Amino acid sequence: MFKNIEEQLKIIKRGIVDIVREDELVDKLRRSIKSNKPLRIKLGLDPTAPDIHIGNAVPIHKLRHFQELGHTAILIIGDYTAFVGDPSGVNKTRPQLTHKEIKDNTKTYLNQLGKILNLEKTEIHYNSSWFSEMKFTEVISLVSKMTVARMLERDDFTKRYNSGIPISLHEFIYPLMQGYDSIMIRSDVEIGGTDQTFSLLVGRDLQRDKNMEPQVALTTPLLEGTDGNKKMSKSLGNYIGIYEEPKEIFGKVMSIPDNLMCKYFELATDATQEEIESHLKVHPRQTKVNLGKAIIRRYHSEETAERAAKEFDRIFKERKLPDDVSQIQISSEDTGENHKLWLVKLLVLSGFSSTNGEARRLITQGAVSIDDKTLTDPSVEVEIKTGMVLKVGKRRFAKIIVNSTS
RNA sequence: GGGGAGGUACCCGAGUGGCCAAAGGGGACAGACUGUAAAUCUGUUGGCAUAGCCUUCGGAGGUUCGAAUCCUCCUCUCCCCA
Repeated sequence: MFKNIEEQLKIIKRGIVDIVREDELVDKLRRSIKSNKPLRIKLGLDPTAPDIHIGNAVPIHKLRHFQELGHTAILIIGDYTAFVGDPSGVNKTRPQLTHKEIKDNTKTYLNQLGKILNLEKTEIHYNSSWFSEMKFTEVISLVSKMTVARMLERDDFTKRYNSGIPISLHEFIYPLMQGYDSIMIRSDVEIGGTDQTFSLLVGRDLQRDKNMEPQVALTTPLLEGTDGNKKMSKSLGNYIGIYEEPKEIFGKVMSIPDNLMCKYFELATDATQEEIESHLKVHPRQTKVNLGKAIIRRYHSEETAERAAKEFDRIFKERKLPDDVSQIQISSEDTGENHKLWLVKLLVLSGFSSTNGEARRLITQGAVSIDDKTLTDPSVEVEIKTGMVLKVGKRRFAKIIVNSTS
């Protein structure tokens, strides 16, 4: 039923950073094969942002690999830990979320997770189901398992502490909560990004303390965002969401620095090592095009990937209009009798600019054109006609529709 | 509990009575160029129908012709001592 150990290890070890400890994993796999019992593989996700992006999808894909190997994928939705806010890798306290935000995020998460995992075969737990029942004495007993010195050993805390950035007490509790999850679901393996290493190891300690066999900690690399140097994250705005429009994904991929292409291939596509190597041999622009397509293919279809690539060429190489220009309604009330509108006002009304000043700036900078004619005079009034195409910058287009009000 | 240092625009950070709508960097946006929403270079980056006016420097008051800068109180953070 299960593949042999070598084959399983080959798949498990692709694209990961570290296994603590590999001998324990081998042992667990051996026993699993012998007793024909799947391993319990844990991945915790805090619904802190409404979207899954290709960076935090890396460990999810790893979980999928285990699922494909016949093991039990276990998702912990950290609806309770999201309250606490994971301090890992951040340099300031995360804002605490409200119940509603967490609930909404959870919903979109599950939707999006279905793109990667087979949810029917996935065990899903909400950690609120145990934490909300917990007594204060139990909290104390959990907290007593950790020392301040060990917490402060962590690089992210040390940095924050040394540079005088506040660390709130509740942030210390986070790794313990994550570890407690491992006890509750009796995980054999836990997957996480390298920034999770500490928490994963705490899980081992806590399980051992409960006389359970400690979980194996499996860490995946962190993917840099589109800016090329910071970890991909929603809050930095350097992410590529798996649920984004294909053309949006494509554009964002095209904007990553060249030297990141290899890593993206490895972590964000299904390409094999040989395929990656051959991709890297062609012209860098073509490599990036292939990368963009490969990423889209993973979440959408082959066809949409092709279309997104073509569309990109049309807009940015040939400087033509995209095939579906979004429409913007302008009420005839705004245009008045003569059907004319101050250009600045038009930009604000159509949402391309939030203030008149910004609109004025865009116009003087030569960013604004109507039906391919660039307009640089901010005081100009333009006649508004249905069907005319307003372009702002290189990538923002809108077709104007005049709404007559009676 | 005692003492000290701080809170500046989207972020970091200079500024310690007028020359401050506030240096510098990052980010963002725009233009040129190109292999792309890469890289590089240049410009813009509080609001306002725009030589001018209005609102910003944790909050509330006060001193002054004039305050981000001085004073008082409040509030939050950091450091040292206990």
